Amino acid sequence: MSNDSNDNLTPPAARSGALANPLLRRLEEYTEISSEARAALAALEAKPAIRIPARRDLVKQGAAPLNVYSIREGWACRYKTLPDGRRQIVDFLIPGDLCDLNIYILSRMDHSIGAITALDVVEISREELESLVDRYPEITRALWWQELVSKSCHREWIVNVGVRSAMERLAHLLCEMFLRLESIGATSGESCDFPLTQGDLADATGMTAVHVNRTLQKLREKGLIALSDRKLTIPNMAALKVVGLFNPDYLHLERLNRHAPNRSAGG
Amino acid sequence: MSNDSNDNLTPPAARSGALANPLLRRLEEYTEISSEARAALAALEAKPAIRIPARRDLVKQGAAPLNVYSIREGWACRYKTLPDGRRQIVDFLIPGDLCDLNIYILSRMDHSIGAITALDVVEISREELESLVDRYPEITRALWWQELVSKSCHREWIVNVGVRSAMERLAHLLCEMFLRLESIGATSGESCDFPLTQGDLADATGMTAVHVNRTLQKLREKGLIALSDRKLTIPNMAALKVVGLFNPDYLHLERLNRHAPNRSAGG
DNA sequence: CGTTCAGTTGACCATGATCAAGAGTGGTGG
DNA sequence: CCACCACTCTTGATCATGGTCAACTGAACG
Repeated sequence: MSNDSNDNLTPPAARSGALANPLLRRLEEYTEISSEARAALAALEAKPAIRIPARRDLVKQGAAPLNVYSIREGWACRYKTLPDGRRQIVDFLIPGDLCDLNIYILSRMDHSIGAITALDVVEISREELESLVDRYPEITRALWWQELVSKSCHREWIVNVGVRSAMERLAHLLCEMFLRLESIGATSGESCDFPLTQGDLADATGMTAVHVNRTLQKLREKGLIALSDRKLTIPNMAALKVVGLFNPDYLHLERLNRHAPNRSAGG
Repeated sequence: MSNDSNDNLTPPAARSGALANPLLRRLEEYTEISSEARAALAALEAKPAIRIPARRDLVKQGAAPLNVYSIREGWACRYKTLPDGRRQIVDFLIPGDLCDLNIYILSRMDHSIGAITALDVVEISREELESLVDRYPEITRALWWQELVSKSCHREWIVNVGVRSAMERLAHLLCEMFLRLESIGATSGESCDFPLTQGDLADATGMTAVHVNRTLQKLREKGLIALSDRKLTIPNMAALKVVGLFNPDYLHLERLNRHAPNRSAGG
């Protein structure tokens, strides 16, 4: 049954139905989850979501982490700021991402988490998480996996800002985000919602917004992307990967590829 | 363990004795380790070390990870290379560091680990590690901690190459390495062994070796560092921190500071 | 309606890259 | 022992990538 509604005010999750429980869905990429554990996770996600307005901080650098948040809908970013105001985004968070297991060990957050769009998040207390982890070793394993994959992404970001040129950086970031969105079913064909401003892209790639603007234009001229009105289209992913020197290994989606239903060809 | 001499070829560990079991020492920064667990870890480290020549790869990108290595002596680095040969170092590894828990989850290494100096490493098989983790939850907790701290370092490196200037980058990196060395007892006063070449520093900071050379000269002129013959001295750490916009929070050494004074039995 | 924010464009400039060459050192083999 | 090589550090000259500053547009919004 196809349940498309035509208004574009409905959140993607409600439209597709694929993201009903993005955290569970994500963890299942990594390991087999028993039905008991699945029920426990479903109970968590059944809690009423908290809505965070766009551009608001969800967690502030320096604060003591109290809760873990599961992002059910919307985009967020991890970022750090220098005393003089310079800002570096170190990661983007999309539905199914968890922030922040640091709660377990760190007394203070060493970075902030900010909402890009409005967010629906589920707050998970330390106790709830501990109870889950104690009872279901497969959940522990899946959380480990997610942490290590996210660490692998951090490494690739170091490479991105460290040695790649401006065009390579942007191409690489666009490839990464598109594949990550695809893995949670948040793309349709060659397109996806893309709420990042040029300023966000600048802070994530270590460039200025002006230069992001000019570089995006070059990518457009080459026919590699279409990006406007918060909508990204990548008509030729293979070509964009070449430009961005993009190798998807670091995303460790291999399990995903095994589990995910086949997509039709095209691109 | 009977290597004793006054020549300066003898590794620091043998000279000071402080690094007899760097892995155990490191994990004890994070959590209380029971005497049984301590004995098990000591047994691991009692295994004969494997010596890796300087500038040799310990683990190669693309390979299936089979073992975890505990670095007992020497410096190594994690790095990634692009197809055209550009190289980015994403982390340095010093005694007490473990590489690589990726063994648990990742089918292929997404980066290489290379020896900077000659290394003494202890190879830990998957089975040995699993047995440790199964029997001693405090070891699991300590490994978690170490992973999350190392992830936090990755984030700071993204900031470093993303928004800091050349001088800030180098100052920051020197601060980080000095504090990490200090935390394992590998400094003496304001000085420490520092085996990185200017080329290594370039690959770690996203600069060229030429520019590293010129920037180091400026740091020397300002009296902030002395660096020659693989020996680093930081006569005024506070000033160097200011130049590098260095805030040590991300290293999460707070437990170290808390435990260090009242460390009783052992030591 | 005025304000704010995102995107765009132009002119100019600085940081750091590139290219090239030489000096000092240590290791190796004839 | 010396000749040779490889590697690291250093310096100079030149140049390009991308930053800075500034102004303008259009859309969203209270």
